[in-house]
Amino acid sequence: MRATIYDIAREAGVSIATVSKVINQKGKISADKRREILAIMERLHYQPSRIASALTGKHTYTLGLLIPDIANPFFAEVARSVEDRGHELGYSIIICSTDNREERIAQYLAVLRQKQVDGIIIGTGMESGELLRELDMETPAVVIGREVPSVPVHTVVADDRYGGRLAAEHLLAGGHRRLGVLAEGLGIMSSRERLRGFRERLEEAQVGLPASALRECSYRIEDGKRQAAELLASEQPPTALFCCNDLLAVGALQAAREAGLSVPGELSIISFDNTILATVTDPPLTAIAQPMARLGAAAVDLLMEEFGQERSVKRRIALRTELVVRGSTAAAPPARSSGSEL
Amino acid sequence: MRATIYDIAREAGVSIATVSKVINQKGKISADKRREILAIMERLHYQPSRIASALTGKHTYTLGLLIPDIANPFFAEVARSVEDRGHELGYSIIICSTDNREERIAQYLAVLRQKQVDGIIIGTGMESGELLRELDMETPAVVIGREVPSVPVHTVVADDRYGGRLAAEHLLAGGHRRLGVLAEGLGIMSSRERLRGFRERLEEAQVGLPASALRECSYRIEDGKRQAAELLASEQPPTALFCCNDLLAVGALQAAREAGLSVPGELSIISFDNTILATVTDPPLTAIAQPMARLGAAAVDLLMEEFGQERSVKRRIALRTELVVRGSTAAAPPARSSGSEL
DNA sequence: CTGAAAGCGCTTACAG
DNA sequence: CTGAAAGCGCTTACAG
Repeated sequence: MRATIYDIAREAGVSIATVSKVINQKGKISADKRREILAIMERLHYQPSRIASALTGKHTYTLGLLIPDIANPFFAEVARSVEDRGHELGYSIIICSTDNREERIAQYLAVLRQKQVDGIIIGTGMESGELLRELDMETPAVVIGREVPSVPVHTVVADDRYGGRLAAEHLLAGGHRRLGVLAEGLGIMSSRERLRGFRERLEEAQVGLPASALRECSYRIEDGKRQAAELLASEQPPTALFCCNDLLAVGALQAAREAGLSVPGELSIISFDNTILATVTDPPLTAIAQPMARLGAAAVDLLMEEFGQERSVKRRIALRTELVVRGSTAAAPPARSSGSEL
Repeated sequence: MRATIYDIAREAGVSIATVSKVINQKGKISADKRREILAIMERLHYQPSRIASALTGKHTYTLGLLIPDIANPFFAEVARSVEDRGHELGYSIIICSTDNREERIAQYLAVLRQKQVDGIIIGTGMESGELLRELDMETPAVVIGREVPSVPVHTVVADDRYGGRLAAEHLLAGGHRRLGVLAEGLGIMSSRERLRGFRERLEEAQVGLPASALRECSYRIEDGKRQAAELLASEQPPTALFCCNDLLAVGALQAAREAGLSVPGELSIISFDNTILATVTDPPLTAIAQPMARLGAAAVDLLMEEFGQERSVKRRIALRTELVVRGSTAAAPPARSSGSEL
């Protein structure tokens, strides 16, 4: 049996209240007694039960992390940063891979509620704002990597729009004028923002993006590959592709290879996310980097702030994205039909 | 305030014992009463507090997962399978990325103890058997993906030795006779086993593996690249490389590219693990696949078995590895100096 | 500076 | 079939 606070108290000849006070460094305890009690705790390998202390109104020191899939490198990296910041502050993380499926989300939410986690970080679907609103009433929540504008909730995102601009900027600077886009599901705000920033910058440069050059994809390599292949097979194929995540960019790379196009010689590809995948392809991917480490840490910090207050004003933090140039982009090939086009 | 068992009892005009019984489906409760109580629970959004029930001697329904790094694709995939099997059975997973550092391991172990997790899955360093033995006395543990032969503990591993054989087999079948190996730290049993199986098969074919052709690497792309480069620059460079994990294989691929060698035309590379990285390189990697999904699930199942028993006999489960042929291996190039050599 | 006592939300014998 | 009561291991006013 593990030692309890009673064992320590008995051993030290004091009350459990006194032991509790030294554990929590509360009240005034004579230095002697404290030292003695500490020594006994040490000797008995005593560790206070978080379970019991949680029941008496304290925190559980546990956070829930809802993401689509921990096996996805992007979320794995975010999870690591959530974990690290949490660990620093004494919190554990329960991972919940939802596959963006409503029923799994509901199940996990119920579990987290039963376990009375102190806070929840939501990086998953959850487009039903109502659920989220209810949730946030009961447990502090922060949404990460996406936005639910219909609900007032803490949010930390990458500056997707700016990232989209950066991507366009980079391609334009390389002289590219015929562009294609592989977008992630446009139902997701962050995808729309990336595209929006990209378009904005294009318009400023008076470069058009024909509707047919914009492909909406699922979050899968094969889909990116298929859509890119179609784009490349069109009669005025793009000289550069903006892919809204690394998986799609990998697919695009594969499509280019099969089409016999050299990257970046004949086709430039710029990605978004900058997970480990971007470093492993050949050529490695030029990408707009999301600050994954900072995303996770910021989400945890927001939760911590929230713990202090009764009712807080919700914050939205947008972290800067950044261009990382690698080998998958280069200057546009000498134009067959130069200049702008439709 | 959330509803408690008292609220339900009051509302239903019964005792909390009765409510508890319907929650846990214990004892006999008249169908009418049960229905009514269930309805009230529903109406009040009641969910029993796991905290309270854990304090009264039941399980916490939480498992700890110690791994080196959740951001590493291999462990992320394992974690996903642990999570899924756990979720099916009603357990949540707390992730603990240790970076294989003693102090982090100790910290996390203390946290898991305070939280009274029902079981711990250990996929991290922990070579100090003593710690592990103590741990297992208090909390059921299973070691995953590695072995600690000095301690009797449940273990689930991939059949590394057989995997090593498979790799050798595949290369030999391609006519390769000059081989090189990039091994992960040979301090780890599983690395040694992979190498051992590989060697065994080579010996059966009377093909030698000179000491200089065996490079011990850390778990990093750059290291794989550097070591591979050295190997390729030697005077009798290998025609095929066995890399003990995907990261090293990626490094080898990069080294080959820089050396101007075509893969698999002039150099074959076979990897081990078969994470998503293996599918993303160019060419994609032929690899010995670890059954990551089954590793995680098996570990959870072993824990569940353990929960039943008082003192169990420790089991060791070795899951089959499997050859997955992709584009990074091919027949050996026509030999300059054929046959076997030293 | 120290302790007695109530309470957190459950479960579990034990009576009836 | 149902309930009263003790107990799990803590924390927290409140007294002294």
